[in-house]
Amino acid sequence: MIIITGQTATGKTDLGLKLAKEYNGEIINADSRQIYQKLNIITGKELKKNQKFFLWKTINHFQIGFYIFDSIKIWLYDVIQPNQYFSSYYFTQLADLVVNEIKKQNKTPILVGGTYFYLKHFLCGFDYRVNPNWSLRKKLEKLTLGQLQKELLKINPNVRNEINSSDWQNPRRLIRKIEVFNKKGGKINSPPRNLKNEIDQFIGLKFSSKEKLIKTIKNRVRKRTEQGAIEEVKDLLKLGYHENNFGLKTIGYQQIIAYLKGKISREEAIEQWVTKEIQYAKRQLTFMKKDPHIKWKEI
RNA sequence: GCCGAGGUAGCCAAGGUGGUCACGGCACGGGUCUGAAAAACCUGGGAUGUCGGUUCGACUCCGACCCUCGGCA
Repeated sequence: MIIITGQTATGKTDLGLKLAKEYNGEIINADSRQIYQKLNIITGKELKKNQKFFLWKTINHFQIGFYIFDSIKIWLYDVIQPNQYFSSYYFTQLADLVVNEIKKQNKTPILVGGTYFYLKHFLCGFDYRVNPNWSLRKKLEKLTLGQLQKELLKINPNVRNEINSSDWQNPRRLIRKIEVFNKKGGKINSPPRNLKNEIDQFIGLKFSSKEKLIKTIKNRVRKRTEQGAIEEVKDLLKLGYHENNFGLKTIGYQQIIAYLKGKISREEAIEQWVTKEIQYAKRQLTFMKKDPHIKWKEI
């Protein structure tokens, strides 16, 4: 198994295609945004343009299949609708299915994507198994930070020992903790999981300098704008999708929606889009560099 | 040239009867990370146009100069 991760805009997919040819491989998308249908230009699904989607199987509302580009299969694009929930847990499930299918054919699975959060869970699993409880989340979202902290302490007085000061002030993380400890019967342990030994190559791509990163991202945003990024967003809104949908909580879409609503100018939207991408690339690296298994390549 | 308004960090921007050298936001640096992750958070550093005057003390008052914006010519 090969894994390619790293900063956005470093050419992960290109490297994936190259290695796929070299090792008789098939690519599995590990990008949380490309999982969504209809998010094409802004998430950079250039390769699938005009390509046919081959449906392999449908599980619940997940549509699992692949595109073929340059005779290489790319799996896990377009799995769900932009307004549907997805998570690292589902990713792990789907990736397992596809990895096994690829192995069955004596081919090499190549996971490609910058969502390290997904890869981490895919490789190391979860300690416990608690589904999202949306009605609970909705209720908790109305509470203030202090109320959430109190609520969590009520359920688990020792929680301060297992949560850092950053997460302690993060409503979303607190809600998740409450959700986990609130479950009747407590947490259910998940079976241990460690796929690290199955990795033949774990490659991380990063920019050799900040300047290069900025330049590349600026070019990419300009290109995507020329390819019709704004039209893509207009079409999504026309179809009834909303800025709060899971899939649209994405860099590029948020800024263009603000422009279309008249909150900012077109130029401001593009500028902010670039800035957010640069910040994102930085956060990716901060997260990934803690993983000692990744072998870094500068571009 | 005249009249008016104004010059506070890279950008936007608050303030006060002169007194712990100044609120925020964005950007920038660093970080968090077990089911929303291209998400959601935590944290750090940086400023009073220039020159002079008044005063124990000025970003705040006075003067000159420079610059910006609006109006008149």
